Parts: sequence; C-alpha cells; structure tokens
Amino acid sequence: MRPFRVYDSMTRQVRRFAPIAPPRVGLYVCGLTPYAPAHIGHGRTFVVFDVVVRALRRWGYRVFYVQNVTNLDDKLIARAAAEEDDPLELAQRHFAGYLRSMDRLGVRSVNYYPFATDYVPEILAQVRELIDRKVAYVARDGSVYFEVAKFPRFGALSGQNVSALQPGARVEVDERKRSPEDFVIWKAATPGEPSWESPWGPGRPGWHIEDTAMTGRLLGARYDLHGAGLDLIFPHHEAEIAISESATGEVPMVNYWMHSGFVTMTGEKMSKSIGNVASLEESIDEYGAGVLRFYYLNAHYRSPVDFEPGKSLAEAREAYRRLAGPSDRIADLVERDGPERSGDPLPPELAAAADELVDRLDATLAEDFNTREAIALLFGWTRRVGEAGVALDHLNGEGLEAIAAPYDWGREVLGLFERAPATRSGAWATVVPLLLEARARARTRGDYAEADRIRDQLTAAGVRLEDRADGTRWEFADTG
RNA sequence: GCCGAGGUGGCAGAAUGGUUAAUGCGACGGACUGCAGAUCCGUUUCCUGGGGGUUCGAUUCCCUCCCUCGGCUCCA
Repeated sequence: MRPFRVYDSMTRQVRRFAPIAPPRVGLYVCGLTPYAPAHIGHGRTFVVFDVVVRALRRWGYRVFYVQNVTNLDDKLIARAAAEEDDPLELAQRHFAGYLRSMDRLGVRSVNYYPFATDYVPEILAQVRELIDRKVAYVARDGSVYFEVAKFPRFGALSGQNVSALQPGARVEVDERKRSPEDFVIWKAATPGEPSWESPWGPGRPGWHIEDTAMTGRLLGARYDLHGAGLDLIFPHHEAEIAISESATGEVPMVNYWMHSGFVTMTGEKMSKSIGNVASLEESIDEYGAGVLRFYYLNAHYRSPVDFEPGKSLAEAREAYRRLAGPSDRIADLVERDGPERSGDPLPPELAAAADELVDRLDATLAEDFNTREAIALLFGWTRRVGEAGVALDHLNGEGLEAIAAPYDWGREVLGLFERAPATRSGAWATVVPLLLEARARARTRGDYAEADRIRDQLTAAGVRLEDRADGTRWEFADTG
C-alpha cells in the first residue's frame, strides 16, 4: 500500500491516511436525491471521489465504496405530486438517468448504492436507541427529533457555534421542536405520502438518519472515510455525527472527512433549487465524457470552480485535445498494426523518463489528490514526446507501449484518454472512409472544389478531418 | 451578525520561506498543407487583493482591512 495524505475537514489539515483495518478502506459518499436530472456540479463531486477510489485501489487498498440514494424526501414528494407520479418511481427513474450519466463519465467505482427506503428497520432501531438514550424526543404529532443540546460536540466539523446560529434565518421556526436547532429523525406521516409503521405512529425517515443507519449497517459504527460536496457539512454531516456517535457510543464515527468544492455558475452556486443548472447529460452529449473529466480534474478538488456556459468546457476541450494527442495516435497505430508491430525501438532515455514520470504521478496524487499537478505533468510528457521529435509512426510495439505508460496511468487513475466507442462504430465506420477515398481521389486529380465539398459536408455532419502525412484521420467533433 | 471557502498574468489554474511563480487556453511567429482546419515547434520580460509585522529573504508565516462565493436546518 502506498502511503498518502489527505486534507481532513474535521481537523482542517492534511493528514497521513491510516485505515482502521488495512488494506480495507470503508468509504461513504453522500449521493443525491434523484428528483431531477443531475447537473455538472454533481458530476464534479462524483468524479472526484471516483478518482480517489481509483487511486486507492491502484495503491493496494481494498476500498468498499458505498454511495447512498435518498429516494424519499420532501422534495421528491413535492415533485411527484406536481407531476402526478409516485415519488418512489420518480426517484427510480431519475436514479437510472444518473447511473447512465455516471457510466458515460466512466464512474464505475461505487460498490453499492443503497436506497434509503430499504433501511427502514435500521432507521427505526436507531430512532429507538436515541430515544432510549434520551437524546431524542417524540413530538406531539408523532415526529421524533434529535435534541442537539444533548450533544455538546455539535458544530465541531463546521466550526459553527450552535448558540450563535440565527434561528429562522432561512427556514421558519417549527414550534414542535424544543429548540430550533433540533432536527427531525422520524417524520410523522402526511396522508397520501409513503409511510411506515413505527412505535410512534406511521411516518417516514428524516434525511440525516438515513445515512447513519446505512453506514452503521454497511460500514460499522466507525469507518475510514466520508466524502461529499462542501454544501453538506452543515447541518447534514454534523447531524450524522451527532446521531451515530450518540446511538453507538463509538467515537469518532469517521476518521477522515473529504469535501469537494462547489461548481458555481458564473459566480453563483449551481443548485437545483435556484435553477441555474447545466445539465450533466447534455454537457456529456455536447463535449464528451473525456472533456468533462478533464474539466473537473483540471482544478484541485477543494477549489471552487466557476462554470461559464459555452466557455469553460470549450476551453477544456482545446486543452484536452492537445493533452490526449499522442495517446490517441498511439491507440490508432496499435489498433491498425497490433501490439507487436515492427519499427524502431524507443530511445532508452525516453523509456526511463516514462517510468520515472509514472512514479511522480502517483506521488503527486498521494499528496491530497492533486489532479491538476498530475495533469500538468502529463502535459509535460505530451510536450516532451513532441519535442523529442519522436516519430510515433516509426516506433515498434514495445516502444509505443513504453511511451504510452503515463497515458495509461491517466486512463487508470484519472479516467482520461478513453477512446469514445462511438468514434469508429456503426454505419459511419463504413461510409466515412468511402467519402475520404473519394476526396483523396479528387485531391489527386486537382479537383479541390469536389474535395472541399466533401469535407464541408462531413464537417456539417459533425465529422472532423485531419490531413496527415500518412493519410486522413477522422473523428466526431463532439467526442472528447 | 456568526461560521466556512476563496482572491495568483488577457483567461483558466497549480506550487513554494529563496535562482527566470508550473501547466494549459488565448495571442503572435514558424513548420506542415493545394487551401483551411487539425497537429507540431518557438515566443508571450511587465501576474500572487490593500496595509502592516516576523525574516537576510514573504506569494507562502502572523495581524488587520477590503472584496467574492457559500452555510446558518432543501442542497453534490
């Protein structure tokens, strides 16, 4: 196992990571409430933790990655009511869309996506435990609240001092609570909404306790790493800590807290409730998964990132195209000639440099997952490959493999440099080469009007041509 | 008000108590091309919010102020 360091939000410092039971690592990331399509802010968080898991697995840790699905809550119910749909089915549908986006993005590291509604027994057991321990109370309508005053450490993660909070700053004061900062762990049922029987009457789980019930069951009372977007620190993660540590007596609930930064939309937080969201699915459609991942990983995961429609991803596309150039060409050559192709060997100093670079890439990521620095190193490699004047076309299979090593690392850990499977598939794969042949003949006989007509038509159809010494390459303009 | 995250070139965005502050985009020049695009090479001295302090030396550490964003019970 390679040692690494990670910024822990609780202690606010970069700490050496030590798992509870190496090589196993328990990771829990707060997933989403699938009441609407995912936006690119969600994409950032889940790509970030995907890279964390990819890296850890490469380094020899055995990660069990759980990401929950809040498939029942107020917003889901409200949205379902507006659309005259069943909330659980609505959640199921949006979750399927989310999974599709994640798959396209190359996020396949999650081991298990538990649904909140599948953990009602665990939730009820925790509610019971908290009542027994007198840190939760039953309100007159049958709702159960956690009494924050009984948990003095509340606020430690966010630095909030509970007494300094402004009750009702944004949400109306609820008179069922003993104190405004108390939060609901079991909600009394409203007629017409999904509900479960409980000793306190029919109801449904509160948001915060879903996570602790799941982690208690799946990862234990204490586990290694908890991740999520920065916006969940308060109150959600504070509440998780309060519930879990009160119910189990095990402290701390989690050893390391990782929070990824926001994506703002031209300066303002991107949020479903504000409505200033850029669709994840549409962004992938327009720019390709590689460009999205590059965009996310091109900044440190804790830095805020500002998204400007039409600009941010366009710039990322230009940069990523350059970065991936040699990787694409190598893949083309291997695809055409096979891995055993004959040719010149790679100069030994370049082969050694490739190995050395892979070490540096691992070391860079092991320092709080500095993906931007890793990308800078990869750019250095792309430049070096160009500078050395290495004619990739003339290298033998072994040489190509050696020179590709840093890009292979990028594919394994960052999820970049995946070739879009659509690029050479389907009818296009037959038709485009035919047109290219016709264009080549036209060029040979000097009929440039015809050659340009073909190129223009293909461009209009979304196919980008690249005339090279060894022929004309083509790709879809919108795939990364 | 309280808490948190930020402020680095035209733009995006890293890093470090110390030679010319990475890398990319853009721009400019060149190579290649029938042309264009793409690609490749080169150039891009003047950039660390303001003010103090510590230090031989601060972008980095400390204090203070200003600004932006977020949280203060919906949020990735």
